[in-house]
Amino acid sequence: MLDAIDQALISALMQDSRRSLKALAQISGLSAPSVAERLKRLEERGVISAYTLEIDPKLLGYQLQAIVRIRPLPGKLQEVERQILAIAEFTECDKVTGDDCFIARLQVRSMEQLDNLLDRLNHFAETNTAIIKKSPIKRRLPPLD
Amino acid sequence: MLDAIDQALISALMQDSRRSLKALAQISGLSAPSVAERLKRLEERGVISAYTLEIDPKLLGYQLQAIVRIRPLPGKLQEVERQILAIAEFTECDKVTGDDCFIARLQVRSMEQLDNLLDRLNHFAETNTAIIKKSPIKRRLPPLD
DNA sequence: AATGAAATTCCTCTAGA
DNA sequence: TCTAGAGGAATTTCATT
Repeated sequence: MLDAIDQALISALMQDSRRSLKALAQISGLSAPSVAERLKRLEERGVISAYTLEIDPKLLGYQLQAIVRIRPLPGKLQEVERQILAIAEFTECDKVTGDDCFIARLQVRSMEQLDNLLDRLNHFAETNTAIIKKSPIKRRLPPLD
Repeated sequence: MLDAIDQALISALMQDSRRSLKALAQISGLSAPSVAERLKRLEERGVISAYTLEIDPKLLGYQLQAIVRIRPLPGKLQEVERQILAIAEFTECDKVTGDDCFIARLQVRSMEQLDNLLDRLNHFAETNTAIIKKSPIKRRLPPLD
């Protein structure tokens, strides 16, 4: 899928996406122009879909994170999806198989705000909320080979 | 929490973390040196915790994503957490309140692999797996104001 | 595909206000 | 926080292997 060099590049950029081509060249043992080409290809293929940031929600004032399972009331599936998208505090959402149609992650400043947001959804769906106490794995790559 | 300029910087870097100080200066209306200082402060405060990548799992060969709720058998909580950390295909994991102790995201190449991994966990825990069909929200910032 | 060197452009940092 | 300038890098091109 990915050769050893692509893997090295991706791992290195995953740790710090601002590394220069030169630095990446040293890490991967290639020359800088070769690294540039490989990155371009990885971007074009869509393997690298974005260079982005990791932000600490707590330091933005979002003291509370939760995972909400959402089961729309009959006929309300579309409406529920619209609502989720419209509520900016939902920072991730997956549509899944099973009884729950959506599983979403939510960041809020307080219990009160959590309650408010869920009330809005509860017009169209049943929800089941689990407060996040800790995140043992924040975000990591699966094996690249 | 964050003034308008910090917000602009974070939004801009969230979209493309490789933007130069100069480009960020134009976006934010500040000079490049000022941007450099603000970024340094945001990094030091921990607001920006990493510059990283967004990768498409499908293009790495991970055709299947799932969310697994994990309820350790009595006395097995530690063991379960160890197992989750040790299984590299778990790319996110949260420890939560409620009956499920952990909610984790998993990337695998096939149903067979999914089955294998879950079997390993089922020695120590009950699991409930939802296959991801679509991800309406991949990852976004909550409101910054 | 990858390399090395050259050319160019661009960026970062310091200093002074 | 800004401007300005120095100095240093980084990226890109191109000819070659």
